[in-house]
Amino acid sequence: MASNSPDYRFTEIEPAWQKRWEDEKTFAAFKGCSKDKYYVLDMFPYPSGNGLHIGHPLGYTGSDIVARYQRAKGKNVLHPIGWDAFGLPTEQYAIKTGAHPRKTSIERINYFRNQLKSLGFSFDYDREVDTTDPNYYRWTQWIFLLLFKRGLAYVDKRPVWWCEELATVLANEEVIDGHSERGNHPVVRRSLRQWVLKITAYADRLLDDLEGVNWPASTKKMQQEWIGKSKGATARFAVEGIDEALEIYTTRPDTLMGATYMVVAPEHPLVETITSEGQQKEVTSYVESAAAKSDLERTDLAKEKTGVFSGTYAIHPLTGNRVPIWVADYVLISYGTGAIMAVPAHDDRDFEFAQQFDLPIVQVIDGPEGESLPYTGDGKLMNSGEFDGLSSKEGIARITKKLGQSDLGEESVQYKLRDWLFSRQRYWGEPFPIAWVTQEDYQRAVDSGTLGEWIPENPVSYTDENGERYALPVPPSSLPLRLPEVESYKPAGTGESPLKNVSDWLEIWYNYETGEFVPASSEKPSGDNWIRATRETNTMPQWAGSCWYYLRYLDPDNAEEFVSQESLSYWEAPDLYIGGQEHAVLHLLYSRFWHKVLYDESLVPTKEPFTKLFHQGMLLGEDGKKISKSAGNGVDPVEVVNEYGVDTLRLHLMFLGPLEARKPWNSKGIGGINRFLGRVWREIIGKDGNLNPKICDDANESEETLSLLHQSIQKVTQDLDRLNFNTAISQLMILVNHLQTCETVSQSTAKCFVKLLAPLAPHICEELWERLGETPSVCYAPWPTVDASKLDRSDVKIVFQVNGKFRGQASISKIATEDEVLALAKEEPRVIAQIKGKTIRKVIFVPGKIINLVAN
RNA sequence: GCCCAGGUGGCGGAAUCGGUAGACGCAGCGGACUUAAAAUCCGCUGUCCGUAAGGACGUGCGGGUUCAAGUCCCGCCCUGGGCACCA
Repeated sequence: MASNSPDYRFTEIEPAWQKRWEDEKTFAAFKGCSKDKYYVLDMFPYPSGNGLHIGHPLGYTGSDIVARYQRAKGKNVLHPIGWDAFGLPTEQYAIKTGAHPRKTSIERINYFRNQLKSLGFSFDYDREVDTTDPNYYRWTQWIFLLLFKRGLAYVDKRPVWWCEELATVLANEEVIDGHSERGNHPVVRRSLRQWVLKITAYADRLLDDLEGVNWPASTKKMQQEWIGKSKGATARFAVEGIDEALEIYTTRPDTLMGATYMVVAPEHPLVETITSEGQQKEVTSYVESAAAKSDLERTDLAKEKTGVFSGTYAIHPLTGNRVPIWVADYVLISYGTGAIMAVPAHDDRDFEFAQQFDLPIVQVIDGPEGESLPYTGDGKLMNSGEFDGLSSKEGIARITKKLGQSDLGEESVQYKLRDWLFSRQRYWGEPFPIAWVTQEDYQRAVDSGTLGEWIPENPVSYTDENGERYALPVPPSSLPLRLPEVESYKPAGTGESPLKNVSDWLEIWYNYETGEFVPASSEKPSGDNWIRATRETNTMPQWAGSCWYYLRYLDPDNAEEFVSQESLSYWEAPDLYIGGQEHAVLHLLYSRFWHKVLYDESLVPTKEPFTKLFHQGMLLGEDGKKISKSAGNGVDPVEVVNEYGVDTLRLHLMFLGPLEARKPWNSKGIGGINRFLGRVWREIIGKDGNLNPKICDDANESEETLSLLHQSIQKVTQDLDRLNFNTAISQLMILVNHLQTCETVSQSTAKCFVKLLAPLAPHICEELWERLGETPSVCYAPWPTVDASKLDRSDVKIVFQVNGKFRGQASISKIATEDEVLALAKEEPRVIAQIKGKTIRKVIFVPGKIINLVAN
């Protein structure tokens, strides 16, 4: 007991119970336990300097209620928390102040942890993970090496999104409308050497396996669209005057006969070749101006299409007609083949372009009556010679086949998904466990056999001003490869990270067998395994650590393996994952990709990491607008706790509306929740601080009370299963409102009520549970079960309707027949008034619910 | 432009299978207790007509199906989210 106060003093109760939970390790998941498991996971936070905002307790309360509910249902619950602590804000702070980001991270983590503890979440703090801890990122690096050896990591010099403000490149997914997702800074295209992960190799599996997961439909859809699989055909058009064919991709081979011109992207490798002498000047200046345009100008602002004629013609593969080839930036180099056949009659973009440049438009699909061109739907083929009259579907098959017969094309599948740009030019991220060496040294290291299976089939290499360099994996046993100390956290200014300036770490004598290294400036150590090497200056993006953290929780202290197979076979994957929808594509897609690689290595037992996913909705400010510093509409959870207590905050957050809904904060309603808890308290604790005298052992409860109690057990159980916390709370309010009107309440009813409320408002319930004479913690008290015999009352309420409108009601035995109910209805004055002078044409009787008299 | 989710009192929201629309809470009004206030408790509270009993209307708008529609169907409007030259 935290106090023997007669009043509800949350300021005493809450810290006391939090301390007891901590001392007794109430929420530690059991090891080697035979009980069924339940793993409920939150998206782990980035420990920012500002501490918790009100959005954190929203989702975390939802998962905490589930965790506590599942414990009461007898499950061995794993409910962990950790820190996604690599990240730009910490690094920007380091640049500004010179404070080491690891030191800053640890301070911020301590601050966050204390705040979370003061909110009473039932996390197992013994299993914390911290992505910046070398004992953690060693395994992030190790998983990278798995990808590397499987040929899923490669280096490429490619045009990438460069953000000047952040001094780093960003992945496609991190760029929104030409601006960085974080900080909203402008980005530009730059060609830089980058690490790339071959996520496209998993495109089909990432798509197909979505079918088996229990996720919000909209999130599945977003991933499907991001992967963007389409089926169609490639076709090769001969080009007049040159040997090479121009290959295009189309999803509508049925419209092939309507192709009246071709378009290649300005970056297409054949642009120079196909440009005629006369068009040289025009094409060159167009290509240059296209390159100078930002992507914003090329897409969003491109209301008017632009392009130039190359001066050359392609030959239509079926008709032999001459088809002009244009260069235009509405065709993207990065998708399909970077070239298209243009069918203006049946494609909006081609239609617009054709009109603008006065190119011919030939209709080849007969659309429904009244459809004008461009018509992009299906229909019967026309103006298509031998294919006339076919449906689009048949046309696609027949024309693709025809192309295949003369080897001019074939079926093809394309994806919008691109490979994942995996390197950043920053300090505060995992170093790549890679040594760049000469071809000769690479071969020597490979031939030595010391790296065993960790060598990819095809070496990863690139060429720079110093010649060709080969990527040698560091020996996995030598991990972690730690971040070196640096003098300045500022980027090198060359598009490279601050690591570029740490020459003693960067340029080294390197032992390929042990991973040991010494600065290249010092003498080469003796022994055959020492070679000259250069470190990778890029670091991994923040997503890396969050790709697999849910696995490390199962076995966080394991120094031998990333997680033991024993732990995996017991805990498998999270049963429930709660987090914001802003990660619908990024984190969730990357994580699924890594999980599948681990699955292919037989290192995890499931194909998918997150079988059930739930998004908590965004909490808006009281003004109904997004919470932001500039709007000044934020809510400080700590202030709320000081004024009303944790239990009130929890209930209030859950009572605002459905967890998944976007909804405004309401500072007025919180008083009502606080009053509810006060009523609960007074129902059980009397004015003298002892048990309320109305609670007695042998209280003979009315049928009404017992029925309501069991209805409430049923309703709350169902609602917690479905995460409908708002209606669970309202049912408990109904119950306590009723108990208040009873002269006596039995011990068992009071205890049952406390158990039902405990997952939602744990501190007050622990206190009441103990004062009701129960030990130990209410967290492990078995969840109440419904007694069906108490559920139904013998009488039910029947509603009378005349012509579908409510005209009164009566209580009657639930087994009453239609005739009995009808007789009763006909006695009701309101019914009599309505059927007066009319004939009853029909009677609809729904037993236990309504009787409806149709009269006119 | 396309796709998805949503629109219910003064406010947040409830209505699980088509069966009393507005549970529960906030705010508001009236009352009890109190010297007074706070706290607590009780009652009222969708709109309109009516002293009342009761009646009419009512879930974004317009149609439809049904004995019965917030719920199902068709067509619009608005809000939020996603995608956006992906051929």
